Amino acid sequence: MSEVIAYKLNKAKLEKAAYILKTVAHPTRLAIVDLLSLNSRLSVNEIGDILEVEQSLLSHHLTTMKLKGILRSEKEGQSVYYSLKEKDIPKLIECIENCDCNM
Amino acid sequence: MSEVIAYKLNKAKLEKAAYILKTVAHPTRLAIVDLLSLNSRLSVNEIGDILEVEQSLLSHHLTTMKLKGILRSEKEGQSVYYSLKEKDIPKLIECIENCDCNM
DNA sequence: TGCATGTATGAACATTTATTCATATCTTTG
DNA sequence: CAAAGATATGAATAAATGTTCATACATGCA
Repeated sequence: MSEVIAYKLNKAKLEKAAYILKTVAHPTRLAIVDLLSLNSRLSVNEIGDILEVEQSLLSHHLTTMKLKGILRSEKEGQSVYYSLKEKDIPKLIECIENCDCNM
Repeated sequence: MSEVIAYKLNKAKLEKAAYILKTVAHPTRLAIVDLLSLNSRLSVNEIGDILEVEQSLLSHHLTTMKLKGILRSEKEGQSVYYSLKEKDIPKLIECIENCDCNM
């Protein structure tokens, strides 16, 4: 009567995955990932110009992403350049592009 | 002086991607995806027993995921069976598993 | 040194999302 | 038809996230 039910991930792994996904699950932050997957590094200013996001808000997003291990940054003169630290993240976008959701 | 900066995704695509990611970026909901990627369908009860999530909360999660196009459901007797509608979603988990974030 | 530019920070506020609780609905069975 | 089991719903509340605003800090240059 009772069947065996398979499951793969443990709680810790699920929490880690959710943590990363949450960080990236935002249009602006996804755009940043997208941008940095095509341009190896960009300054805050450059990103802000392209995405048209207000300076402070952008800085908050970048700080969050860096804090969570998705980006790295290097200061150079008065600019700060950000780049992708976690190379697998752009794959997420790819994984999703052909999903057929109900928006 | 000025360089060309490449970007790939438009606003609509980014929003769609963020929308899907947000839906999945939760430990319980990821667990549901995981479970349903290994078991073609499961009843609410079965899922609840395995994940130890309270009935009503689980139902809310399932409803949300169905609404957003990630799951489908079919009623059979007194049970409701859920299964993955969007086959690409499990890949997300896979994409993320070897990410090295700062938790 | 003083001003302009680029970036970060922190607190306040706004919005969204998650959880709980009580209750409703549907189905099966005695 | 009444009771039990499975699931859904909706409102209330709680918690997490996003955004804004004012201001601070650092660097480079006149």
